[in-house]
Amino acid sequence: MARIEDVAARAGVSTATVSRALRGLPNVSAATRAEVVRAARELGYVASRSASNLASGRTWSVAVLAPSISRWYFAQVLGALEHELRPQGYDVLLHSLPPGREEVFDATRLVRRVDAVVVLTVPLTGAELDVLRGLALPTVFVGASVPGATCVRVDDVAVGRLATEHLLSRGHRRIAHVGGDPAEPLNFQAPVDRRAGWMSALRGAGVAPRREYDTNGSFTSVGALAAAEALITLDEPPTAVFAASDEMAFGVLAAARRRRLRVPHDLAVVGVDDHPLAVVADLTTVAQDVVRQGSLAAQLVLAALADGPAHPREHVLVPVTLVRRGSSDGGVRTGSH
Amino acid sequence: MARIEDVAARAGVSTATVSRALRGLPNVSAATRAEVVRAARELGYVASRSASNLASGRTWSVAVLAPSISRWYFAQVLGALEHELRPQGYDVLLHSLPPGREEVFDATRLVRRVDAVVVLTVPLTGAELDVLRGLALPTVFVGASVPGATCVRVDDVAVGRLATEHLLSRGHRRIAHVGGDPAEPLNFQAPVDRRAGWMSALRGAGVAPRREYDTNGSFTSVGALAAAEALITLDEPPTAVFAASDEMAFGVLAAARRRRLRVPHDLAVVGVDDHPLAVVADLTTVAQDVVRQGSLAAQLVLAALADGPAHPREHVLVPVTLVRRGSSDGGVRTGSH
DNA sequence: CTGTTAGCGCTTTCAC
DNA sequence: GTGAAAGCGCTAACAG
Repeated sequence: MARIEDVAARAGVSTATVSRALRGLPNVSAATRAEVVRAARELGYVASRSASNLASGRTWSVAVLAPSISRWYFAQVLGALEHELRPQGYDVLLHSLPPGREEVFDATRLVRRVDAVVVLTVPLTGAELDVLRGLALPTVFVGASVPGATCVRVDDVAVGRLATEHLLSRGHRRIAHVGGDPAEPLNFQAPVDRRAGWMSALRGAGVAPRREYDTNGSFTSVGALAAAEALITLDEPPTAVFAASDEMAFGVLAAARRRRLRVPHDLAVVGVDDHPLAVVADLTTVAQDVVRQGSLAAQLVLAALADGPAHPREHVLVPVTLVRRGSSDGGVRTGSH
Repeated sequence: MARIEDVAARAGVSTATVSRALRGLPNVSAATRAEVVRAARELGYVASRSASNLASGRTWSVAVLAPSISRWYFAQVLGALEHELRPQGYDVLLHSLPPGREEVFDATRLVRRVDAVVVLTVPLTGAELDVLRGLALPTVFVGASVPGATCVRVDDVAVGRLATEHLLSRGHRRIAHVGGDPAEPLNFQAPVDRRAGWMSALRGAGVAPRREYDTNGSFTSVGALAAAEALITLDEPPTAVFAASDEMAFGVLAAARRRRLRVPHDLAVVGVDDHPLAVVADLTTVAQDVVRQGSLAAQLVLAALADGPAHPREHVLVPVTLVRRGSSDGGVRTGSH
């Protein structure tokens, strides 16, 4: 493997010049740079990451913490982050925290290992967060609101409200909620907020949220299917369901199908995300631009990296939009209005 | 940030001993080791990755190349890989190749950067593969068959055959296929093989595969929906569809729903994967144990890393199983047999 | 604009 | 069982 010294020898310059030339730093004449680039190419030279890390203190990598990447949302954000960071020369280090993990996440593992951290819907305890803060690495949270930190997220209360108000506007009054597990790890705010939005919209319309309409789908389609079956068999079943994710909404649709309920006539359904299958399932949903959130987070990371420690914290709210489809609106194919 | 020297000073030993003690190497007395560990903990010492990389040549990281992680399959394998590799001390470097990428993937970027590479369903050109081979890094391919390399995959011809034979056994003769884009990048073998399995099963049953039944769903639900709508409106529409992925099967189910076809009575559907939504959609599918493939790949990587360059190549075929559900079999809720 | 020279913080022979 | 010392391959002052 060629070393910088070999390139220097071949180009007839010093290693310092090679380093400058190859990294595009100023103070290198065009001719010299061309010569160095040629020599490097001829030798197939690639700088050793560890050596330059060690010498410069920059690792050119960013850690992404996520609770399981198997859910569509996380995979999507992760992809967007990577597509934004890699062209800028950063590697993405995946760090998924097993759900229901026993061990404490030890942020010190990241020290001198990455230049920045992106945390997706932080399933971290307060103590873990403190350690992370202690590292003084640029950190961006996606999908969570952490006081004093840079965050990219949607307003989840608004999400719940938007979905529910839409159902109210279609004349529904018996609107159920299928959400996340209330016993989730700390700081997992989205489900709580979406539920709050549901309640707030109902109350705003003078409808009292019923306890038996407030169910837990564990953020999985199977969980939501079970929750929906229970709802459907109530003495007074809901006429509409707000599911806090599209994946759960698919479970609700499946339950309706099994019970031979017509959607949206017998049961209207609204989800959250605009999952790729939502259009195919003709599911009304509150779309959150997931890729945009990932890209924004990446840009904030890059900005913080460029500005140094004095970089101001920001809190970016990405707008959401209601995408009306047949599951709540009637429509050419499924509708009955 | 504490350095090894600080720990050495505090423990009253040399840096060499600290290094040995902390890495669990032999030739350190129990007492010394305990003392070192204590000093390290007290100082919050974590070894600098770059420094130890530089000194030892090991990076303790593994690159995972994947074509977009937004598809369920990739996210799943990636998750499994990480869960297996991290406990062994390896970091996972994500390297997703944008679909339809223009640039050539330059494997030399991995040199001195990672200890091993895992390639998911290799969308690499021959030249790219050659460079990768030239790196002489332990490499494992998942979901692809690369001559002379270590591979973990399912027998995709068998997958197609299994699905199709199941439909034949249910009495179907007009069985369509919704697959991947034939113009996909090189080496993306799975769709080709699944299609071959479909044809082979048909021929084995004395049924001639019809050209108009062989369609392209681009491995997306929307693509499959369109393909299925075209199939349904044929003069002589199929009575069953084999979709080469569950995501595509969902598109087919949606098309059936839109056209008010009853599943499986008017149209039977079989997918591939056993996606979490498959059970909810009551979709018959050829299950491939994706997590298992990821874990196996990780174990092969670890074995190769342990054995050194002399490690033998292996080719592991993970078995698949048909999971019968209502979309092809009738059944309590959706059936009509 | 370019070269010289110290390190960056570890690991690893080789002695002891 | 432990220590001394020589690097690993690069970057970053500082001269010139």
